[in-house]
Amino acid sequence: MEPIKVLVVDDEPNIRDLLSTSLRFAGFSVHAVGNGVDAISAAEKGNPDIILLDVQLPGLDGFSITKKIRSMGMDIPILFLTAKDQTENKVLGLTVGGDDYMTKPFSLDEIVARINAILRRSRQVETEDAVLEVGEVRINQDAHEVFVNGNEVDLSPTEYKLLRFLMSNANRVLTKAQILDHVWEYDFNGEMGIVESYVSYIRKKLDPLTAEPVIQTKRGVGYMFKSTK
Amino acid sequence: MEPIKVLVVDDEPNIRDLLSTSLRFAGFSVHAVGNGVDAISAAEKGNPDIILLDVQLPGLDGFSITKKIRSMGMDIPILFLTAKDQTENKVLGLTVGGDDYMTKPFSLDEIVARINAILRRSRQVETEDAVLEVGEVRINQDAHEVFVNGNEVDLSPTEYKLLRFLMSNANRVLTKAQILDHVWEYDFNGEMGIVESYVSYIRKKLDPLTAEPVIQTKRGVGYMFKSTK
DNA sequence: CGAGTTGCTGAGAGATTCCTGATAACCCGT
DNA sequence: ACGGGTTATCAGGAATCTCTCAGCAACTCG
Repeated sequence: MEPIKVLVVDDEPNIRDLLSTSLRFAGFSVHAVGNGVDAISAAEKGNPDIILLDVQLPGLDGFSITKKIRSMGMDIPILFLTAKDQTENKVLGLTVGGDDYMTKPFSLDEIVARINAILRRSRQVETEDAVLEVGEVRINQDAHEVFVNGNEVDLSPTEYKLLRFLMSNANRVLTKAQILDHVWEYDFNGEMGIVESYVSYIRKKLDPLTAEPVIQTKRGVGYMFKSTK
Repeated sequence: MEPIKVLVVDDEPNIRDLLSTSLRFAGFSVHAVGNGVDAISAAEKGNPDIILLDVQLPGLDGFSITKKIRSMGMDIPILFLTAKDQTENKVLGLTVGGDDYMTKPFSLDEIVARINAILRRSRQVETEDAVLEVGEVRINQDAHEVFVNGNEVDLSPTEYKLLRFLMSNANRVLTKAQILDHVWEYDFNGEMGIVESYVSYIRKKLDPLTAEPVIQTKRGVGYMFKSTK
């Protein structure tokens, strides 16, 4: 099975490295470039399955790059990255087909989830299943729905992202630092106590519906989502 | 099952790419050309199921292309594209048989809907069903009628398009950007708040007739049409 | 056992997101 | 030109979410 190829286009080296590292770790084959010209030639030669494209680039901007790539007859889905301020509206009109966009700063886990969602829809390549089921808990990633033994549970966006991250790493201990780095936005500079808070929120909502607690505390280390089987 | 073949004829590269990408994503096999001569030879050789034809073309115009194609004995339905300010009478003389026309700028979802409607009438190929039914809501796409548990509901054109888009992506969360880019005309440059407004309009009309709300808000993500089954 | 450390959770301030009524501009057919 | 329906914007307020903090509980280890 061929790995899924992702082309990352961003002029900030920090973001580029951040994305490259996490996406490789998530199992993708990554090629990262820093400007529009390289992006176009990389798209042409590398034939990626999806492109992560920063809209605000010096020189050739995201809009021109998109036009150019489309005009080459390549139907590669694009996940646009944009700052949350007013420039957000510039993205409007770009998401055709299965495209989508995300605002900076993003969370790394969310990036992976969105990539998989896009690939699932355009289904050019086989990717992860939309349903993530571990033990008594089931997540439908297309609908953002969470079920515990058949009962739907309503989670806030952050609660949902945290649960998804824990479940996709089930039976593996995750440190609070790891959780913070993957679930929260990369510029978050708060305390790790927030992870404790959100684990508490999730437990309060899920545990009344399960036979045994789903999230285990590994004291001094971190947390682990435990599958009972 | 063979994909349905669409021939796109437009001299503006942007529109050509926009249509190509969207229609391919919608499952069509697309061939795009930029002038009348290429259009005729492509129609002859490619044997498309339907042609999207811009009326205002430099050189050989839409009228001549249509005459030529018809004179070759090809009974291909044509969806004409025309600027809104252009006298629509010109086009009216062209639409024979199952033909139809749309004004630019159009919405991407509407283009797909029109193509399916034309193919449905010409019956040359099997296409989507005219009736779209999800949960308690049923849409007759040929008549543009909406029924909720048997009661007809009167929707404005935009309300109808939005509902159709949500329903054809039932049980999948759609971001406001995706909704705006598919339902509104491609040159719309307003705010995303308009999606909220129209969701509100639809809810006010549909919810009194349903057992539970049909459109769910996924806070921080977007909207989803929920089927109760 | 006792002290220190680590984790849990309720309360609450502040921020964000969403809903909806009001309104103006627009289009279209009469 | 008029009137009705439609589209798009805006602002106030409601609902929800985020994050922090503080006190308490639970655990560890000397």
